[in-house]
Amino acid sequence: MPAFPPVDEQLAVLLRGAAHVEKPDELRKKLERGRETGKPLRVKYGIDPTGFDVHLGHTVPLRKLRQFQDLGHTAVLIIGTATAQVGDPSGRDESRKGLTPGQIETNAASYLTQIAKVVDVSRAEVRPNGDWFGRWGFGEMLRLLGRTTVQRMLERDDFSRRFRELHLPIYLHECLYPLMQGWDSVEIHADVELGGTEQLFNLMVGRDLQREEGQEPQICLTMPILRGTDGEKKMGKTAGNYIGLNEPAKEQFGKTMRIPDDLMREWFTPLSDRPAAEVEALLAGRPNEAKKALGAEIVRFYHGPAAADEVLADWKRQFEDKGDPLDMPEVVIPALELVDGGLPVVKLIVLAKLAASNGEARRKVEEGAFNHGPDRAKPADAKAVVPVADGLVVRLGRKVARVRLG
RNA sequence: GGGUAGGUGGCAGAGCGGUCAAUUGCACCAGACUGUAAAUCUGGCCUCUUCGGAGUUCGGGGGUUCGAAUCCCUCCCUACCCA
Repeated sequence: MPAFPPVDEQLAVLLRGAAHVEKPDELRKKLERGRETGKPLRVKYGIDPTGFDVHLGHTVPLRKLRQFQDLGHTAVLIIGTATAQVGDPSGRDESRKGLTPGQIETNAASYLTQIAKVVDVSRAEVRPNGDWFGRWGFGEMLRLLGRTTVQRMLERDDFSRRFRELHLPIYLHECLYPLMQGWDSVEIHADVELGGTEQLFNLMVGRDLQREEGQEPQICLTMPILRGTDGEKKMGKTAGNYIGLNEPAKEQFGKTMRIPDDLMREWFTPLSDRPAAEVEALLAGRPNEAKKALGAEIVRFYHGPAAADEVLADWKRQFEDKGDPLDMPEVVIPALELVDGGLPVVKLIVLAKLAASNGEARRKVEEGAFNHGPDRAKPADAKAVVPVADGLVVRLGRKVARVRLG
């Protein structure tokens, strides 16, 4: 029988960083009972396999789920193989496209390996909700639909915005989503469901359905939504402002260094394992140093300590000492392209993939954005010819590449 | 089913027969200043170009015209109002 820590200790951990708890008293009761009976709480977190990249925003509830696990509770990961065909409307002004079963399957596998970086998947229950919804017929679906009303759906902020203000379409199948998510809780007998703040409506539907089915309603525990690297919109694929768990260490670090200063406080608490006092000290100091600390911590978590050291050293070399990075991308240029051992700048830039078109390359040269070689020589004009040797370093703005002759 | 307003570059949103590759804002890229932050200023932001131009763009298709994003027909899509 696993021994759970005292309830107050557990609550201290579990409620830290939470945005909202529905209902805290019931959570306490469940924890107390768990401690008496030795039965772990079943903590649900659902993710729809809609794309390939799990990002830091997802890790906020995922880390919370991990905390539950570390306290001895059971993580139940719902893979929304059925719900992904509907598309979650939560917090969105636009409808989501549903996915085909094929896409969903490939995505789901990829998601699990990514999630495994945060949650102990080997100890978690993984439940594709297609397991139950896939067996449903029209009758079951009708019963589920009959459990709510149009009016209640329209109470949601996102729907009422679309309905009253934006006059954007609300598709009927979108109304099905919260019901399905709620039904998942019934299927797995969830004690707690985690989600972002925009999930509250969906989580509450779970409570209602469980109650109607004679189950004890789940606790809804919402976590703050992380804003993306732009400091404006919530982190996500659509906004292109995310840091993915699968991204290379250097990318993760670089993106963290580029976030607006104002965002740091918001990022530190949910993303860092440092004690609160340490975080405060960092935030009070030089912003640049705080960012480096956070970036390094993120890299350490997803790529290990060695990668973190390397990235920090590389950063120092490249930006503080104005050198070139160690792991420059290499581009192979066929030696046949060379004329008298050189190439017109514009052509060189395009071949090195530093610009998408000749026109863009020409403009960047005229703006003085391009230089090459150890002395960072700049071409006189867009028609200049650059002598190209194997190993030549070419730079355009933030982009750097090493040329290999092939 | 009836009516109305729409569908323009990544988004928002002008244009409504030639001077439109299409005003403007945001986003994005680059330069200056910096901490690859913010703010600010500057340049750029469909493709090719011998820099004179050339070629493809304004929901899809067809048509009128010397000439269309702009007019007509048709199809597809959306919102709103009425039933």
